[in-house]
Amino acid sequence: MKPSIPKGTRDFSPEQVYKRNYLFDAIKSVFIKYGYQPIETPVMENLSTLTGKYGEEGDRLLFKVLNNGDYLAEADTSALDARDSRRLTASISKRGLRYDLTVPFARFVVMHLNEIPMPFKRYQIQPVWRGDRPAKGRYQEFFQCDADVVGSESLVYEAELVQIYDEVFARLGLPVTIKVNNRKVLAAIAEVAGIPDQLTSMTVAIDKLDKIGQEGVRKEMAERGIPESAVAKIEQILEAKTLETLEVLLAGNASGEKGIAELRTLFAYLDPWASSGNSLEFDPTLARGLNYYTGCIFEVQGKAVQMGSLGGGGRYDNLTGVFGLPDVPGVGISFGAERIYDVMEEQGLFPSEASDQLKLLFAAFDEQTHQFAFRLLTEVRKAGICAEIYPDPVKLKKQLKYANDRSVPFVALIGDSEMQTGQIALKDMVQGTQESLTLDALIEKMKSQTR
RNA sequence: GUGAUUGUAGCUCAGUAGGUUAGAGCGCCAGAUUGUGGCUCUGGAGGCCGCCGGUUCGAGUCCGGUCUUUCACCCCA
Repeated sequence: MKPSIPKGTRDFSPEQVYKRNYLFDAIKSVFIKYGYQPIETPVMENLSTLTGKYGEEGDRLLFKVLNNGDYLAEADTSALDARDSRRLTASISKRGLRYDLTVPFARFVVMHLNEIPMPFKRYQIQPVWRGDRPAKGRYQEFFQCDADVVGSESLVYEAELVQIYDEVFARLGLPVTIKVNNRKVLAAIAEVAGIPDQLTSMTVAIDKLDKIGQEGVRKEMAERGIPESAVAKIEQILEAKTLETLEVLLAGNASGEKGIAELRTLFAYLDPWASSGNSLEFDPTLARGLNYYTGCIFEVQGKAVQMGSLGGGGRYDNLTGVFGLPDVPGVGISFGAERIYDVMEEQGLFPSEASDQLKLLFAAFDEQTHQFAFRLLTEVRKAGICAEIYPDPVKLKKQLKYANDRSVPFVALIGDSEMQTGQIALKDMVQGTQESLTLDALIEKMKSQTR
């Protein structure tokens, strides 16, 4: 049989894993620095935890896990006869793969309410699964990197989450623009335009501005049944470039005033904005599709890239309500790690540390020197140096070729004269030069090599 | 889920209007070079032409299905 892997999944080579770890570690260390604690949740959740949380589209994209054992014995036969897949699913599948990290987090908070401090700051870096059609940069299995705070309405968290974005992307050497808006402002716009019930349609349309342009948004809103007069009003308001302008346009609207006040507070926390290369921007056209956001919303856009958003997030009032715990507010952000990886790869932003750390390979000429070399290797490893020995004392050409393939920067050549004198022949694989030195000197030299 | 698109050696790709034994470059292996990798030269291995079926005397080539890839929509990270 010919081996294959499921659609939308990937194997990762050592080179890729080094780079992915570099990226995850950068994100993780900033999360930790800001006081966020790690949690992990199962790849499988009960289907009842997942269904209905992501809308109709989301339910369709959920991976369901078939029950163990004789699952047909429990099957809803009337649904089976009627070929009603949706109804049948409930009787043959009780578990599903997690679709994101936010819903499992909400479940976690409710289940462990008495064990966790409040406010609870958590980060989580784990894979999630979606049965979406794969495309470039979009997979059925991918990692999410989330940080959320629950149990506080303080805007200080919005401020620090923005700083986390800033610090991570600065560390990665990838200049970005962090866009900020507020869902209450969008709600106010819908109210002022006279279409409070069509807030979702409006935001979904506005969200596509980057992609389809102003004319496209106008058309989309019309198609979604928003009257022409309202569309005109919305466009006029979205022209606002500053909070001051917006304030005038939304004057007298309670929701608008609240939203603008929140944005003011956020920007006050972040003043002065002292970033090395990243921008912070108020953008009234930032909408974010997800419906559960209720306050500030964020989105990160690469400056030099035509790749959509590299991260997003926002505040939600009622994350845990569906699990029976009302009025727990939260705010969180997510890094689009797979996309960030692609951008960094394209721009060659991964440093050389994000690679194989093997520094030294021992190559011996015969059985006797091979054993001697192994003892030297043991000493070198004791000193904390990443090293290995070629498994057999075969011809040197073969051993050096292996060193080359592994990109080992140094090879220690161990023959009779080395064994007798204790002077080790050390070959620099980059320069092609060779020198003779004692074990201690060799260890010192290896320690000083950063690669 | 809708409409397209891709699949030939490990990789990137040729393959002419259906016609013997399917090619190239790179990579790989061996030797030139018994204690020296990369460069060079010489030789070699490696393909159910994605899979299943159909048309045909004959299919890598045409048709249908299926899986996969990529793209646009939908949605989203």
